[in-house]
Amino acid sequence: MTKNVRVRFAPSPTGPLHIGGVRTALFNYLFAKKHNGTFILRIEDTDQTRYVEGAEQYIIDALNWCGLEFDEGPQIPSFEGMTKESYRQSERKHLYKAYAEELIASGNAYYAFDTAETLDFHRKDHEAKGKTFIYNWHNRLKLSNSLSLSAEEVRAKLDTGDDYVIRFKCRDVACNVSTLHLKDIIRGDIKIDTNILDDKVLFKSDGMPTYHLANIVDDHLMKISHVIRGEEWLPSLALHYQLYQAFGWETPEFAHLPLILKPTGKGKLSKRDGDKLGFPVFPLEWTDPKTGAVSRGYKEDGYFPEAMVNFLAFLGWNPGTEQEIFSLDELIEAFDLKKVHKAGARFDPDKTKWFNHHYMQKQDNDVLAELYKPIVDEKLNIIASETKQSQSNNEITTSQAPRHDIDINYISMVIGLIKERATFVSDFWELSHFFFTAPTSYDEKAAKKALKEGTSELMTQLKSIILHIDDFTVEALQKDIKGWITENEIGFGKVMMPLRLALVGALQGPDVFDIMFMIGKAETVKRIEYAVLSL
RNA sequence: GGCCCGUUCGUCUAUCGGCUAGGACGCAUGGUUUUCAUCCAUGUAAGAGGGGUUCGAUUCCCCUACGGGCUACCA
Repeated sequence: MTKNVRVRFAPSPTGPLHIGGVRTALFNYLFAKKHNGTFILRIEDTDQTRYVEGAEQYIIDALNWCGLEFDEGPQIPSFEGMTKESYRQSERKHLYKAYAEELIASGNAYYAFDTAETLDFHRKDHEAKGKTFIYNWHNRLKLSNSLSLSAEEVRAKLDTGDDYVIRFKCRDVACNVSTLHLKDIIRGDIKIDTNILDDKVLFKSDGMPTYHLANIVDDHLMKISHVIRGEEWLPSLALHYQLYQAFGWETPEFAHLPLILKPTGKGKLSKRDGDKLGFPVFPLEWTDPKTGAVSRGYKEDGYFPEAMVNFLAFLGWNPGTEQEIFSLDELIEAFDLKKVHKAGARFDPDKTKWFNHHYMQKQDNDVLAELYKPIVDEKLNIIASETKQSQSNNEITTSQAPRHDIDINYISMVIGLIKERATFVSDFWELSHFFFTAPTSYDEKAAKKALKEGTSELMTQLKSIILHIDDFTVEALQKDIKGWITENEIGFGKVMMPLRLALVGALQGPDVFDIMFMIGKAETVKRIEYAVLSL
């Protein structure tokens, strides 16, 4: 690539960024980094009516959480003559009018005075007749604009302050080339008949540019080399291309990314699907400033950003090899726009879980322990208060109060024993509660399976064996207990199953010897005693 | 309705005209784990349909069907 690569992610702050947007940002980021280029964040807030408080900060927070650091943006201007504000289109408002007027001067745009009601009437009228109303060469002169009106009339309207918009004068039938050949890196050649294109509004009556104008002007001013955006923009490509031509500017290269589709049913993934289908569609939790409604986020649901980036990267792209696990750096290395798939990709929540399980295994136990500690504390507090209550009610008490000597290292060790079974940090408690608190009840089915004639005698004998083990290590426990079982020809199942039941409350969990070692001798003995009494 | 884009296992996808169509998720079965899970192994399952071009089409072209997007003074 000979050009200096500069790409932008240009979201509109109309709400939280959803994962489709994050994917677009990711591909821009990967492409930029792959080519030693610049990744820019530009806020496209030209529609003041749809502006949502906090959305811009959310976008920035989401990108940061994913590790997609931008080189230029509202908080870090480093391009020639740019300020913090320059990356926000509302703050560049003053710029666009002159460009729109330049187009009028060159005959590529015109003032239009048609009211919203008039246009609405035409649209409905056409629709009723089964036709589509298109504002372009075939009816321009019948509508109210600076092409149909005399110069005096136009002047008068402008002087009296009538509302007006500026429309692009699309190529018309008079033009000898009516078919536009456009290039897309992912899709190849696209042919468009300019005769059915409409004269899009470039400049709105509220003094703001539309997306189309602002986008082209900013991409040019910011020297954007590649426009990588969602497929929903493909129909606008012809317009944008013509705008570059009208200005006489160099056209950047375009790549239109396939859309992300709903896991089931029809259509593209939308912001409301998350609540409906039970998985997050947003990277971070979002609270709607108006309604107060909270939407789940990947972060809060326990996903690791590495997992999220990894599965997003594989939505519509793959390296062409059989490797599926990629760090951000590896993605940068492997990324290639030409390998992006053309068809929309259905989002698969199951596969995202698989990725998270994978990244869970790679996490450091100490880091996970910090995340798990608050959950453990909370659970133990709840249990403590319940125990207290049942004691005051004179009900049967549990074998003992929860451990209070747990520290972060203990939690870290517990995690080491259980994390291979976990997909999320939130799975930990279900998998490890018996490391922190004694079982208060025993699983019925498991008890039936584990308890046989003579079990309580065996458990009592086992208790005295355990009491005699001074060196309370996994190795010593194994040696003495297994030795005792073998010597007396008792049978492992007869001992190990009830022992597990006593320690865990069910027939599940990691190795029994690991559990005994972790909870310690006194606690092990207590749980056996309690089980002998209650079973 | 019009315009544009697309179409390989249920899902994400590989295949740059030579295929016994490969991998992953999911699912099923077996093994390991004297528990449960993990893990491992095996299996399951696909070129939308019809025409061309070609010695040969999943791959190239056309048509149809289906899917998706756009069709605002929203982005």
